[in-house]
Amino acid sequence: MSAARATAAPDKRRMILDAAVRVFARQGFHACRVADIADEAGVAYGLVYHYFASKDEVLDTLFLERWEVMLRTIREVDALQELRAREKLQAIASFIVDSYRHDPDLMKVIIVEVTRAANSFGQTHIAQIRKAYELIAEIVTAAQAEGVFKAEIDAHFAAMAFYGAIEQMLTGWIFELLPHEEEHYERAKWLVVETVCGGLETTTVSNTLPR
Amino acid sequence: MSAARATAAPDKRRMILDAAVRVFARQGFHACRVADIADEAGVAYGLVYHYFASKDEVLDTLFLERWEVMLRTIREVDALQELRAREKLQAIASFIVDSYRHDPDLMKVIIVEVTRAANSFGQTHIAQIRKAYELIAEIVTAAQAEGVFKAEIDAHFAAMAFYGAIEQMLTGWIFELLPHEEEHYERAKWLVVETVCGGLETTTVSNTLPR
Amino acid sequence: MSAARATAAPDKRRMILDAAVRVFARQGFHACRVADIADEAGVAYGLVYHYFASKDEVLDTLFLERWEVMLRTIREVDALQELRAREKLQAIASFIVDSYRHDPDLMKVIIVEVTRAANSFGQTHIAQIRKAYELIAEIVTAAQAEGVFKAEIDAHFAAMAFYGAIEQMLTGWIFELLPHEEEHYERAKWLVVETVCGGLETTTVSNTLPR
Amino acid sequence: MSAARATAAPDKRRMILDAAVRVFARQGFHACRVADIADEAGVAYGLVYHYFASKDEVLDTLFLERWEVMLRTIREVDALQELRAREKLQAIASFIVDSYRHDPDLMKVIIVEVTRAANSFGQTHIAQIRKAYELIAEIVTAAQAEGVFKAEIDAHFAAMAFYGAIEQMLTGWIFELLPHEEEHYERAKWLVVETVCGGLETTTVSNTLPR
DNA sequence: TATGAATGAGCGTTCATTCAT
DNA sequence: GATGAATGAACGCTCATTCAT
Repeated sequence: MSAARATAAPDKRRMILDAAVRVFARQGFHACRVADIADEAGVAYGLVYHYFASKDEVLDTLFLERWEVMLRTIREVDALQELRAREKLQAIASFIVDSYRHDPDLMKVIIVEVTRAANSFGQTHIAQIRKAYELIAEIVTAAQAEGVFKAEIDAHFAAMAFYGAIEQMLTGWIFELLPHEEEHYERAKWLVVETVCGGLETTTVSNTLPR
Repeated sequence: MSAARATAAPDKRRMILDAAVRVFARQGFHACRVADIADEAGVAYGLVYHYFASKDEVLDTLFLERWEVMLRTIREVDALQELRAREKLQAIASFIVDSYRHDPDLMKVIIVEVTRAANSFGQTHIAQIRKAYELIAEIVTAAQAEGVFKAEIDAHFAAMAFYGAIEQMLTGWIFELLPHEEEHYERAKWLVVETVCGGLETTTVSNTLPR
Repeated sequence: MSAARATAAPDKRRMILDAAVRVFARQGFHACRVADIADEAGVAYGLVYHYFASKDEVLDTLFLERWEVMLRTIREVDALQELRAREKLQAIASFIVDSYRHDPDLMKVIIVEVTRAANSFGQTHIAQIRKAYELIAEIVTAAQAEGVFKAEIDAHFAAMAFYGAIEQMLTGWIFELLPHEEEHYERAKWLVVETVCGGLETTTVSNTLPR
Repeated sequence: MSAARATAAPDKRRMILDAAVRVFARQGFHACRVADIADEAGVAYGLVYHYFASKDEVLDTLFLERWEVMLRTIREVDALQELRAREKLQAIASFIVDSYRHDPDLMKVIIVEVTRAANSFGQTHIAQIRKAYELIAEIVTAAQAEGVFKAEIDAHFAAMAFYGAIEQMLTGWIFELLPHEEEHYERAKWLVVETVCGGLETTTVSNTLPR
């Protein structure tokens, strides 16, 4: 997602996807026209339909591309056996916040148009979205089995609370409800984990505040 | 929201609003047509435009009506001086979860179509939405001043995390990702507060598990 | 189809259908735009879609309206027991030719866009079209049973030949391949029956030439 | 039309034309895309435009190729002085039916998409089409001059009736309204001539039923 | 000759909104 | 207040055609 965008070859398909991110973020999926995407990408109208079957498919592609990275990352983090539960959640929070920091438009689009769109796209990609929640829930379950997290808190609810806290943070930035200077991103990562894990853990094991 | 609906007179304006909730929840704001609302309400097409200037205004009205209740409730809770911070947050979480339990369609519409619509409606009502976050943040700030909540956690971020955790719970129900039998609602209220406050508090003061 | 078009009331639905006949006849179904129909009818674009679900449905309606009259007429003719087979076929040929004479555009549309359109509309209305052929075939079959028509000619093939001869006559007029002064219409009716029945009948029973 | 297709070299132009026949027959000229033709032919999209100036030209070519054969055949038949009128018409009917039997798709395309397309293609090729009718009419006229056919039947109308009867037979096969086992083709040829000529002739000179 | 990416005009359809009754 | 016919701008999608390679 991040690498090699400076290539000389003008991959028109990629250009369309990147343009779509900007346009969707700026105007919203419903409010923008396919012509806006084409214009933003600097390509002819019809080329969008050469590469994608529909406007929907453009958004689908963006979501699936990115969500795949998300799931892979969570799985990789979960596989690191040397990490404690809190550290795993820390890594996940960190990845999500950094994703936003790196490409706020893309994350805005995914959250606003897919993850939280209970009708339309949310329903379409519900299976993928669910996977992420379940991977997080598994981390919680494992920690509960080890006695590190309180057993009486349902893992699925805990996973939702954790993910919801992070996503709301991003939403705060998206809506300009929270300040987004560089320093806040790092604090936000710490805060979410400190807050949520603090409530989940059986013993108080606070992190040290960053910076 | 609940009062005075038992009147004999068929308040057509009310019927339209109630129908709109159902239609927006079922199909989504963008996907439904004004005709769908009229049909659902059992009134003539044009009557919608007699009472509301536009389709947007129908949603605006629903949001503002409900959000007003939300803000009033938070203010009332905050005014109860005998309550500790955790209890105040508990009361707010309880109110939001009960709102969903009482009228899931309405909450779905408000969350999915307004609160999270970063473009269009979200922008329009951003000021109202912000008020809720700020009222919650004030509770956190006060608790920090008293030394009950950790001072190093930014109150605004904490408020977002708290609200986000609750909203994600509702989203879980809306998406059918979480079970919604009666018992879960009470556990969810407790869980959110236990989790988030657990991380915010300086001393561990756990609630007793409900039921 | 013929009566009461001079009514004062401007039945917009009827106006659209009548306009569509003219436009379809002039430009062809595929080549014309919905806007052309609306313009020709002097109504707003959207009104076409108020009354009809699609451009297709406009043509469907025209065909079904007219074909219904056709089938009814054939049935009525067939029910007249005092008529001999030749006279029944004469009456049917007469009706079809008069239909063209009365509203050439409508018949052109039905023949060119439906009756002879093996793909698209022809397939859609094949059942209706088949009925007409079968009703004619029944007349032939009955005549064969009576010994008036040759038994060795398959009734269905005979019916097709009869109908085909008439339709080709209309096609000749449509394409401007045949002269269409008033007198020719009457001669054409006679000719088709004389020709086809002449070949079908066991005994030569020629009609007298009209005019 | 049939000759020299066994060449080893894959004449791409020919492949495109043959593929077009299949695609036009299956989907109809308007409903198919140029891409469908290229796919069916197994050649690259752009190659269609290398050999033909437009989609229209592909159909034009198919029609003209085939119609040329038709006209030549009719002329040849007409030139055979030893044949009587009925035998000439018999030969023509036979040729048309055999054409359908040999390549139903091609005949379907020519009849449905050109011969009967009163607007667009019909208009373009009207002159060619007219020639066929006139050649047939000449046979009738000659027979009338000899006193074999009734003089009071206009030759042009008779030609249309004759041709229409045959074409409707093909239409019956195309629409699956008539059975098309092998035996029916021969009977159909006989039937059309028996029927139409039977009505045209001054004396009853019936053929013997085939098979 | 052969390929298929690129172009963009065109059209069917939708639907919020208006308005006469 | 209440009705639903009437309006027309807007937009997604199609697809014939062009063109660089």
